Amino acid sequence: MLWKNTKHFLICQSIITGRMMNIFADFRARIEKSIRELMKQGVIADGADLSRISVEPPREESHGDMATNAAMVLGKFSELQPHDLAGKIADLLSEDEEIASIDIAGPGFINLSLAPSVWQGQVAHVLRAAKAYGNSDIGADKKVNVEYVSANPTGPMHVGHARGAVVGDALARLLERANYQVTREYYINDAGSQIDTLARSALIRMREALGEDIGDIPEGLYPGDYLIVVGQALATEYGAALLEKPEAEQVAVAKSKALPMMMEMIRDDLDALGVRHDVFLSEQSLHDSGAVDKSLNRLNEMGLIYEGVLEPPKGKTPPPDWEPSPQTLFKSSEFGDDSDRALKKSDGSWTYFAPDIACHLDKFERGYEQMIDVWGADHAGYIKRMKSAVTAVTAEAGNLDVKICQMVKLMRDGEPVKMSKRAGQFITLREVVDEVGKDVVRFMMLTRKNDAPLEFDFVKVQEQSRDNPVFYVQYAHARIFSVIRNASKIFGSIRDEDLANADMTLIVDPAEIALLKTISAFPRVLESAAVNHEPHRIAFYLQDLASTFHSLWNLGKERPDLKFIIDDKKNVTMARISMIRCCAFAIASGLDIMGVRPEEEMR
RNA sequence: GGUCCUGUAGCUCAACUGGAUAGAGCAGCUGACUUCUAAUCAGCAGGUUGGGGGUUCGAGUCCUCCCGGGAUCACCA
Repeated sequence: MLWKNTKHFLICQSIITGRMMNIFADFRARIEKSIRELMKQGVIADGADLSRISVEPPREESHGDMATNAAMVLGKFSELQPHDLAGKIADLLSEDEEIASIDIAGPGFINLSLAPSVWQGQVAHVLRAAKAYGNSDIGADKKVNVEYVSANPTGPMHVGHARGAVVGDALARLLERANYQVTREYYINDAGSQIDTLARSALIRMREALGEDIGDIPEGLYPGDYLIVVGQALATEYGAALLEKPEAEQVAVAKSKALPMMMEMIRDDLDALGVRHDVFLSEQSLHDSGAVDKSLNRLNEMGLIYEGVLEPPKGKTPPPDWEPSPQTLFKSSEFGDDSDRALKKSDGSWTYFAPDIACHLDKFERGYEQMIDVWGADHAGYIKRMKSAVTAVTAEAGNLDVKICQMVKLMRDGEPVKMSKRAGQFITLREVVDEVGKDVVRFMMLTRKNDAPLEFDFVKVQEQSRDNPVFYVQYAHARIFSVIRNASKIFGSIRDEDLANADMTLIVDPAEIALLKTISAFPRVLESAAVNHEPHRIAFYLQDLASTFHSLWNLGKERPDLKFIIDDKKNVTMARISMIRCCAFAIASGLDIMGVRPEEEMR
């Protein structure tokens, strides 16, 4: 009983929030209806595969609003030639009043031009959905785990981490908007030798805090100033007595102090970017709980683990100290990897790979069949083994997608930013956010697809010009609010509720309809971005939408009859305000996915 | 040498994963400001998609071989 109500609620909500308003999906359904009719008539064979049918905006504007390859794809299920089959489909579709004209082109494309009423009608949907405009149901409430950042807790985050953080967070937001149940996860590498190094580095700083002259930080330890406070904390809490204890105990104590402090610092940095995780999974906990043993046992039962000796790496530069030694290996080569991979080092301790497998099995057992990891480009070489392991350990029920973030090149007015050569001195994430603001960082990190390198210019990203996509999109949004403010001065306050009553049949000019069309494309963009795990598509779309808007705004200079505000025509003004309000909602909705706050004023 | 990214207008990048005549911005010319903020816009020009071969109705996109750029390559994470 309860679930029925819940489901009913979800359906209502999906209508309220604008889900299922994807106009392309709508017309695809109409096309499929015609095809089923032709199946009944025996023109198309029963059981024809409809999955390869696409309904999309044609590249060429003169080809209409929508194009489908249906007749071409279904050619082999019919005795008719694709071109003739297209004619049959077109005949049925022509009964649809919302289709203004149908054209059959090339080898059998069916091009549809939609009636203005279709585009005018979109306004009501967008206004109702408001900032939820574009939401989709393709996720069907399925669980997805997105793991991102996962920086080693040995120091502050640098710019490279920022990209992964933004991409992961935007991807999570995007999937939520497509009705996936998303968990944001951070895997803490708190068990490796680098944590011992962290502890030793903190102990040096503790001596320093106790007044000892430590000189230069020894080679191999972390020299960064950020450890000074950790040393002070250790000194305050434990005093010199700690240094009398056996070394192993000192390290253990330092570790227990330094680790939480590092994680707190990282969380603060992420917070400055507006990035938060739901789950912090500790590698050490996977060892302690026996999860590592468990996942390895599982692979062992499958016969995928053996003791063996790996070939030296192929090529002309084998490591100088390479020597063959038997190790515990996973047969990842059976799952598409180039070689089998070591689970244990030659001394019998675990490699990092083993707990990584446990980590993903843990996610799977928590209900995430779909997992997405966002990694830096330097980890690209591990994709195959990790995917292999996930496939194996979940008996092919789990799926892992790995998004690789290429490097960020920091520039200042066209010149590369020089990094200090002193070890430990990077440009930190915090410095970048402090200088340009989180919204700018977030937007810029999404202006390139994740696997392409990205240039980030401190000067350009703060310019108020066409060159700067952040400004350009924000300005479009602010400009709309400016117009609404001006209109309010003439016609009295304008509330969103009032706009729903506007007479949209007054929107007829092709330039105006063009804006409505671009706005209407958003749900489709959102879906394709979600399906492909590519949040950057939202950024590109917003630039396109902003451009269409600015273009229409300027058209009002040449043709005053197309200005948004016509002093003596309230009906026309209200219709146009409704139209641009929808544009603002689409921008706000897209920016929300990127985690960027829309501006209502640009002073 | 292996693997993975990558190569598209002078420059920076798109192209909805196989669709029609490959699109934007910058830079370069030409034009529009007592503004619904010109912080913007319109127009012109710019191409053998690194190269060759293949798959099919159709290829920037898929397969293959070359050429160039980047990342990575037992026992570090």
